[in-house]
Amino acid sequence: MNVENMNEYISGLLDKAGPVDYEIRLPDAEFDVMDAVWEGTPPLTTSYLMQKIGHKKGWKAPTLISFLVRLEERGFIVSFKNGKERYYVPVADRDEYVHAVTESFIDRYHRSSFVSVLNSLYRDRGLDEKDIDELLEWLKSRY
Amino acid sequence: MNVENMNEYISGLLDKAGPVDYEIRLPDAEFDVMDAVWEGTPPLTTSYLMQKIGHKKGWKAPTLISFLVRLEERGFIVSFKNGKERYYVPVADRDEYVHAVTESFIDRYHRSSFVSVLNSLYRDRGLDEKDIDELLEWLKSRY
DNA sequence: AAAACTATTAGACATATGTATAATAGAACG
DNA sequence: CGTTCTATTATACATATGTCTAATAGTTTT
Repeated sequence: MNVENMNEYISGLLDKAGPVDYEIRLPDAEFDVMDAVWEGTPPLTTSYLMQKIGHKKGWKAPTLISFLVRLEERGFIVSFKNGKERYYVPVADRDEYVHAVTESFIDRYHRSSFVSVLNSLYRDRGLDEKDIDELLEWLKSRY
Repeated sequence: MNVENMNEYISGLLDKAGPVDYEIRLPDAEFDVMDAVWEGTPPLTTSYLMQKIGHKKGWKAPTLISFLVRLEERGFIVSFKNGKERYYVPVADRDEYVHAVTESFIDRYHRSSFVSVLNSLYRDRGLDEKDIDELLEWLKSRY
C-alpha cells in the first residue's frame, strides 16, 4: 500500500465511521492515549504511541493496544492493518470532546456556575498576574 | 442518647477522624451522596438521604448504604448508630474537595490553562450576559 | 412476648478499568 | 526455507463501581 492508496483508504474509513458520541466519558488511561493520538500526525502506529506515552506510563505494548481497541469500540478512532503493523486515525475531535467534558464537569461540581469555577481556582492558588491579563484580554476581545 | 450527648459524641468522632485525603476522586455515585451529605444539617440519617437523593436516583436503601460505607472507608464521613438507625457526619470539606477536583480537571483537560477553559465553554454555548456580568463583577471585586 | 415492621449488614454479582501473559502471525535474514 | 525477531491478538485477572437479595437485628404494636 503506497501513500496515495493509504490516504484514500483512510478517507474511506472515516466516511464509513459513524458519528462520535461526545457524551461518552473516557477513562483516564484511554483519554491519555487519545490525547497522544490527537497530538500526532495520522495515521499513527502502535510503536509511535509507545514512544509518545506508553513508555512514560510504563506500559507493555499489549496494554496500549488494549486501550486502542477500546477507543475503537467507542468510535473515537478507526484503524487498519498494513503488513504486521496497525495504524490508527482519530475520528473524534479534541475540542469538541473537551468542550463536552468541561460542560458536564462544571455542571456537576459547580452547578453550572462559571464564577464558582473562578472562586474555586482562586482559593489558595489564586490567579496570577498572567491569568488576569489573559482573562481581561479575552473579555476585551469579545465584549 | 440525648442531644447533648450526641453533640459531644460527634465532636469526639470528628476529633478521632484522620485527615481527609483530598486527592481521592470519588466515583460519580459517591459524590452525589456526599453532596447530599454536605447539603444537610448533620447528623443525617439514611432515610433522610433516601429522600434527598436515593429516591430520585431510584436506589434501594442498601444501595445508598453501600455508598455511605465506602465514603466512610475513604475517610470522607464518620457514622454512628443510635437505636436501629445510623447517623452520618461529613468530615471532608466541600470547597476543599471541589477545589482539588477542579485543579486536577484543568490540569488534565486544559493543560492548566485557565483561558482554555473559557474558550472551551465559550465554544457554541458561549457565556451569556449573566455570566459576563458576574465575571466582570468578580474581577472588579479583587483587581 | 410474639408478630409485624423497619433499618442495617453481609454478601453477591455484573460491568468497567487497568494491566499483563501466552499464543500467533507477518517480516527479515542467514 | 527455517529461524529469529517483532507486533498483534486473544485472553485472563485484579480491583473498582453500581446495584441488589437475603439474612439479621432493633422497635413498635397488639
